[in-house]
Amino acid sequence: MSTEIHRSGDRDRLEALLWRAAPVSGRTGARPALGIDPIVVAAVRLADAEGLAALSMRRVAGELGVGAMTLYGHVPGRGELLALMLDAVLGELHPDERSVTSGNWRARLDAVARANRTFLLRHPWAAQVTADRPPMGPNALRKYELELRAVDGLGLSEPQMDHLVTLVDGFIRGSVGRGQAPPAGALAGFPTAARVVAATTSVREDPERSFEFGLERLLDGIGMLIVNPGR
Amino acid sequence: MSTEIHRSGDRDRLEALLWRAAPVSGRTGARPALGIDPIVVAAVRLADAEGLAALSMRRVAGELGVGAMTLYGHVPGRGELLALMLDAVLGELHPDERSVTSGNWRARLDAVARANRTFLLRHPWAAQVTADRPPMGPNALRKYELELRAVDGLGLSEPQMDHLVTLVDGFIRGSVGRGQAPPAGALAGFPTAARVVAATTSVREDPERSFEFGLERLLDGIGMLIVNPGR
DNA sequence: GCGGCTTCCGTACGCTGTACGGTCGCAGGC
DNA sequence: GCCTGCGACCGTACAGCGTACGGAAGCCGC
Repeated sequence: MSTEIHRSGDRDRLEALLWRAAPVSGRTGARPALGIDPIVVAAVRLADAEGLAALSMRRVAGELGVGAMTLYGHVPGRGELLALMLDAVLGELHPDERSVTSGNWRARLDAVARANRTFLLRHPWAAQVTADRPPMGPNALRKYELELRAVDGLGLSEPQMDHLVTLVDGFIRGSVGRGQAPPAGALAGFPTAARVVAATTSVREDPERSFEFGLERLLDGIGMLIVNPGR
Repeated sequence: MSTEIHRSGDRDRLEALLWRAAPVSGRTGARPALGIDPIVVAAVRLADAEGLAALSMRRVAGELGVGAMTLYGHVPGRGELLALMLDAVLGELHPDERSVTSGNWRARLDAVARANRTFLLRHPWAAQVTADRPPMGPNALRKYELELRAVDGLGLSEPQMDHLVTLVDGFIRGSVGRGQAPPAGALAGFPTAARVVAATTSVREDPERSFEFGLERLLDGIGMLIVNPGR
């Protein structure tokens, strides 16, 4: 089901599709009744609603009222479609550029973190696709650019800026979808865990609170760097 | 390929398998030539070597010199096998309990973070399995217990302790497998990204350095909490 | 009108997880 | 020692997957 990119020519084709490069355009033959964008939109809708496991080429084609193999005339394969879907939804991030470039650094990074979190909560499949490290498209690059601007002008070196953006993104990816309650019966022999579980289940430990806690700690630590950038 | 747990009875069966509960044991009939442990060991070896996508029931059975359907006499299905594999490899973590319970808090959390990182680098598939939130087995619970002890006795509340462990684990999960170089050609219109890419490609931005940077910031931020636990 | 290119897609192949039911070997009762 | 029955093993089969291949059909330039 993963279906990575294998053939090297498909990589170039994916790059061209990501940037919506116009085809060679020796205009002749039947003109297409379908384009990349409707395919990607339908696929994103399906993945949002039912998850990546339900996203089969046949299902996507069915949603479009088209034969399964028709998709392969527009997209090299499933792996490339996933990469296109990822870049498409990444375009939703930071719709207002000023929210991540105005205010002090802490407000900016706070906005970056929250935007990425709601993004991953809306499109949980995006995390799985990112894990395959698809090539960056225009929207991924735009996101990288904007998040770098959020940490620009603070007296940090360029590698520090990159690390900081990577750090915040990584924290978000790690923070979504965490925490399952252990079976309260089997806590014998785990005294500290038993104590913590007993104390937290009464307080309704929710991932939201855990995220807020982690973000606070992270921004505090980043603040110590910004005050003294000498590593 | 994901193959989650569907039937509710399988959940109970998985729980029993995780804790290696002895079967009902009305001893009669042929005694098994195969057990859960060899299956899990073979599956882990296969996943380590070729990734989760190559882990099919038929492949695992083949490695054991056994028919494919034989596995279903020991394990309810693929999803449950993944959960068993995860708990099995989690047993590798913190082999020396003192490494995460001795020294000052920073050394302890440093040890926790590095152990989890090398663990995820050795078993990249574990991150994917964790994303499905399988039930915690004995080794997952042991890991939770030990990591809680690393932040015990610091004057923190129990929810704070839980959040801290979740934060470090999440940071690790987010930090492994990050960073792909953008196609250097298409950086027009992204001045900050262009500047950073130009500065970092010459320094060979490696994920190792990014991890060290993030861990330092994270521990700094946690230190501020420990100095003043009043939230 | 026609030749050729392009798009659409039916069929097919090898793979997947797993439901079903048959076969067989071992253990307990007599 | 034999019979009975249970449990382990697993061959077959089915639905569904990604996608290679090649035919059918539509549209363009001439």
